[in-house]
Amino acid sequence: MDAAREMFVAEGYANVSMRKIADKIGYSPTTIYLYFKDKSDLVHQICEQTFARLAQNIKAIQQLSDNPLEKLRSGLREYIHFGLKHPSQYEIVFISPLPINVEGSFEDSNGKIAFDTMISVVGECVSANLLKHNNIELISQTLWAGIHGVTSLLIQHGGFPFVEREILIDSVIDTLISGIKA
Amino acid sequence: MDAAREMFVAEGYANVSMRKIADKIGYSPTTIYLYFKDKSDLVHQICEQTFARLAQNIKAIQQLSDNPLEKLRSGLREYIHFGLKHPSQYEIVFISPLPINVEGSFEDSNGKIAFDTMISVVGECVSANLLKHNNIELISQTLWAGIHGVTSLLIQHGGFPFVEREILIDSVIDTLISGIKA
DNA sequence: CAATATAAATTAACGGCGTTAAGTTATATT
DNA sequence: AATATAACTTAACGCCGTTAATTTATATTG
Repeated sequence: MDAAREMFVAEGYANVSMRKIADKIGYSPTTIYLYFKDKSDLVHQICEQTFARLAQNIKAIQQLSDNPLEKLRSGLREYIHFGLKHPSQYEIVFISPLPINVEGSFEDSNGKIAFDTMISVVGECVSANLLKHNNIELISQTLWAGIHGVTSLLIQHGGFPFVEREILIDSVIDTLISGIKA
Repeated sequence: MDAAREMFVAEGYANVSMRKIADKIGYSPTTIYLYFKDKSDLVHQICEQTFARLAQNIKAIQQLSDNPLEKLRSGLREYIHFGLKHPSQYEIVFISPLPINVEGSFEDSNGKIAFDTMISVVGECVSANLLKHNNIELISQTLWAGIHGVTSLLIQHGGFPFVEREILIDSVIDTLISGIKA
């Protein structure tokens, strides 16, 4: 998994074959199939490792504040930055066409848990009457769309003449929060 | 191109091979290479066709109103709905990892033109002093992130228990516009 | 220690893929 | 009818994910 993760990060999912991974670890390709059902399974397990950390990170960072809106903001920031720091895994879990994500794909994954963690604080904001309305699911998914958008755009379209990264990220977060605030 | 487009739409980019396309049109696989440099070129040209229409659609729809904010809103809506109506092409142009998008990938493509068309109206909003600030590029890219987020999420994660489609789309657009308004 | 059971890894192969080089068939031009 | 050009195909290369059958290494016994 370490070797595979390194290669995915360095060369992107599509350019890493089972044969190359086997080569790198000094085993024959078929050996990998003794430990992972198939390529999708291997990738899936790597991502689970990674996104378990995302959930932790978000939880930790949110506890640094007690203003619900500030918690929300820092959670959104962490999500985006985590995605940009682990572009291969983010791509696999959130961007790539489903063939990669096997059945039960996203539901009951650590990706989902990370998402749930991040948006749990939306409930707090609603309780504190800080938002325009109180449809927690709708607000959460709206926020998710926004932060997923900027994350995937920055990962996938590095060539695009984007405004400075951090400024764009802040702008998205500011716009979203200002858009849902009461 | 017609056959290939149909197959991409029906089975997704990854599951369509040059051999299958050749089969469908009753030619040998190599014949395709007489008309297209490679698979990426074929796909690229199909997408150019499609996104030329998106630019037209946005322009047409925006002309139905003369309130700049309403123009903006209808352009955003059209972008999202177009993406959902042509998920394969949207995926190829905006979602898929770069290997598919050859060099010069997104810049100087009809995808870029569609984007430019959609956000040209941001300038009008700024001129009319309708927005919080006047950094046109920043606002445009922020909006793009938002609408790309919801579009790609809905395309890629059909299984996710999303709130009703149109409601989520409206929520994203409302949040974005309300977030940038003065 | 030798015999055997089990675990770990490999070899060989299948069918698929994108793509290229060389050759063939069909159509147009003289 | 002869030739030039366009359209298309055959055969192959080197990849890919994956499986079945087999071998090698390690542990467990008597």
